Amino acid sequence: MRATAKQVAEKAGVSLATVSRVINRSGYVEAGLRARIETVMAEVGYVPNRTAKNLVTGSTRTVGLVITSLQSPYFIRLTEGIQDVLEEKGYHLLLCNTKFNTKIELDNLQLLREGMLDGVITSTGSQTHETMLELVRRNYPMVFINRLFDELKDEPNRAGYVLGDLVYAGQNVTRYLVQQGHRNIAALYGAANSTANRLRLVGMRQAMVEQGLELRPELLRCVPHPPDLSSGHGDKEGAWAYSETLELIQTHPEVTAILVFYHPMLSGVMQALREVGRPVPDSVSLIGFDDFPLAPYLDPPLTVMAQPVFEIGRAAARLLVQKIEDPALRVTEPIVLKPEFIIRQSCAPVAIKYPMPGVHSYNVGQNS
Amino acid sequence: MRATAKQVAEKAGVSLATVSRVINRSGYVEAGLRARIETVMAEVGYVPNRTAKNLVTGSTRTVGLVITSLQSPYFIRLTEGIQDVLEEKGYHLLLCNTKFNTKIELDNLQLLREGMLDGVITSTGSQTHETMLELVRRNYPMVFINRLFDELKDEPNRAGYVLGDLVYAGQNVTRYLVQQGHRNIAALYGAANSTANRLRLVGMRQAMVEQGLELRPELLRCVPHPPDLSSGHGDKEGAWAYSETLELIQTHPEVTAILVFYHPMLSGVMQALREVGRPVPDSVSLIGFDDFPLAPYLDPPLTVMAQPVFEIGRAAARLLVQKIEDPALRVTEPIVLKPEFIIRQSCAPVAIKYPMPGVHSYNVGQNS
DNA sequence: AGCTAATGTGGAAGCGCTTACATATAGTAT
DNA sequence: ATACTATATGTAAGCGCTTCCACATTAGCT
Repeated sequence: MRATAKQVAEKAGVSLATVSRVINRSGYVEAGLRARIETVMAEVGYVPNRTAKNLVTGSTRTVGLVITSLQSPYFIRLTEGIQDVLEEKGYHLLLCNTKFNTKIELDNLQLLREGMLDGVITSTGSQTHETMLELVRRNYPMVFINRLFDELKDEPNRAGYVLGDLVYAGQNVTRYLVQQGHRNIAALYGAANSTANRLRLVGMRQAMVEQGLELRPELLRCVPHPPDLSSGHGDKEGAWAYSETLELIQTHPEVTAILVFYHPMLSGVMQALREVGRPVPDSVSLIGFDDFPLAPYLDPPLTVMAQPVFEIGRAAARLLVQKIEDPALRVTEPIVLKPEFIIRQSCAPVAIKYPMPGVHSYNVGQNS
Repeated sequence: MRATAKQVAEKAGVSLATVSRVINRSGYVEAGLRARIETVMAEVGYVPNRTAKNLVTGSTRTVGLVITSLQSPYFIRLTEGIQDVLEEKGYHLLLCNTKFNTKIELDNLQLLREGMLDGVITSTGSQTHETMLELVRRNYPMVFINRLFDELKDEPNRAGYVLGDLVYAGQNVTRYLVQQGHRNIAALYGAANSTANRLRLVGMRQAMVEQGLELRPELLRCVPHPPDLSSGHGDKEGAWAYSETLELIQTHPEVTAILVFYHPMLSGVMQALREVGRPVPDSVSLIGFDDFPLAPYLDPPLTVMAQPVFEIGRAAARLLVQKIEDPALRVTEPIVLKPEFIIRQSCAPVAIKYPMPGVHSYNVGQNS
């Protein structure tokens, strides 16, 4: 039924090689012949078989993108940025949404080895697995977003690394809060030991220390993922953040500010705060990470630390394509992009009129 | 460098066929031999080449998903639903985001013909193109979401169709508004002649007619897409809805309710309303389509007509996989799923205290 | 013992392309 | 005229697998 290049060749009375040349516009083909072959192709409705081409060329012009969720504007904009350059370069995108399931992540990385993917961009905070390191060591085209490997510190490797300036982000946001009198600042995040969260915490600590204050570890919550997150019904990530926030705010009512590193937790945090009667921003200040179109229309309009996610995606894709097309490419420095702090109305100076029991540091007011 | 099955066969002193059997766990292989071969595979770090397998089996276990934007919870949840079943069935997802560019849509459909995709799920409101019809007629495995082809009415075809009950959606939402005294109801949508929007409009009209009222066509705005939407910087879709809303509300101040069919327009609509001093819901009621986690935390909490998007995605993926695995599958009826109307606080009865100039019908209050 | 069925292995033919390499003709500078 | 290069086409060798078929061998019957 489906015509092959061989059949086209026969029908046009030429060799298979010539047909291949007109398909790929490569090599020399006399104009008249080309026209004849194209006519035959149109007649029989010929469409070249990509899987055959993939096999012989050893390339699929497809790259994988590994993320942990679709419910975050971060991943959405990232994907858009990546697609923006992939499209221009003629690559396709295979999307892998791990939902924090390492097995799924590893399975998709495997596609790189299997030759089904020309390269992979990874943006997960998963625990480092030997498989990943091995792929990096073998110089498969890979770029990692907001992730560095301590394990590879001393081995120069050819993977690409693109990051937002996470320390800066954690630091600035914390400074802002401290200047407003906040002392008991909580942070909620998803992946326990991810590079991203570790660096943000580093930034937070720096900001506290420079004011002679201390970061309270018990207010830093890495919320464990529910086992059934994978099935994806409803707002699981929000629900899970909800109970954690409830617990946090009840055991630590002195908290006056919450940083939400992982966007999908936001709905749960807001729900919990609403239920326990801690209005934002009057009673507790809230800062989100990564901007999104409706942020100005939330109640209250959300203050966010926005990474230049679209640009991060573009940079990552450009780097990956470079690595794919020139495997000998030298080691590249990590690309670091500065975030932008967008102040709206979800933060307020600590209000003396809402004194909380058990407050640790009550040094209210503008200092510094 | 990379070991092939042939090399494994040689090193293990067996035939290529036997190696293939252990890779695929097919046919008979004596336990001892299998163990030996597996050892060799582990030693040389053998990984089967998928592109070769794809070529000979004529399948890639990859399906395409064609959508128009990632900025809508509709597409996000849809994708999650699709992935939910694809993952279980062992298929991969190639994501194509057309950003309303028909060329991109067609290019990706082409991958089906080229054998790179086993099937495609399409959820775009693009104008029907001959290429799509042809693919359907040739019985490539395809399922369409919220889309029917008038052109194919009389030709039974094997494509799958999954829809939300769009007439019902338009109707119920309009009834609700009419009961609250609204007469001048506007609707904003993206794709001009999409099945989805046409059906929603049908529902709206029915609801009006049954109350002896009329739908005002000049209030039904299909917002033309800006040419540079593709580059994707910032909130383009919102910006574009913003100017349209501004124009609408200024030329038709009598409008007291707006239906926003396409979620990415929401931010622009809210911005415009805020700027012209028409508070929601006191001055104008707003209804969104498709729910999302932060909808209850918008200002005001958004009333939405929510399609069961996750389930739509699951149904579509199940159907597609069926069609892929049994190409002889009979024609199936379109699958229609009922939406759910979630009332929050973005709608209010028409307030007499905000009389507008040029109001057409001023029959305020609960009727019916 | 004799027969069939189940089990186990290898040979070899492709899947539908790309791409050296070989060959031939025409154009052009020496 | 000669040598060289650019243009034009064909031949054939794979890419790395799966799978049909043939051929053994063993097990399970009567």
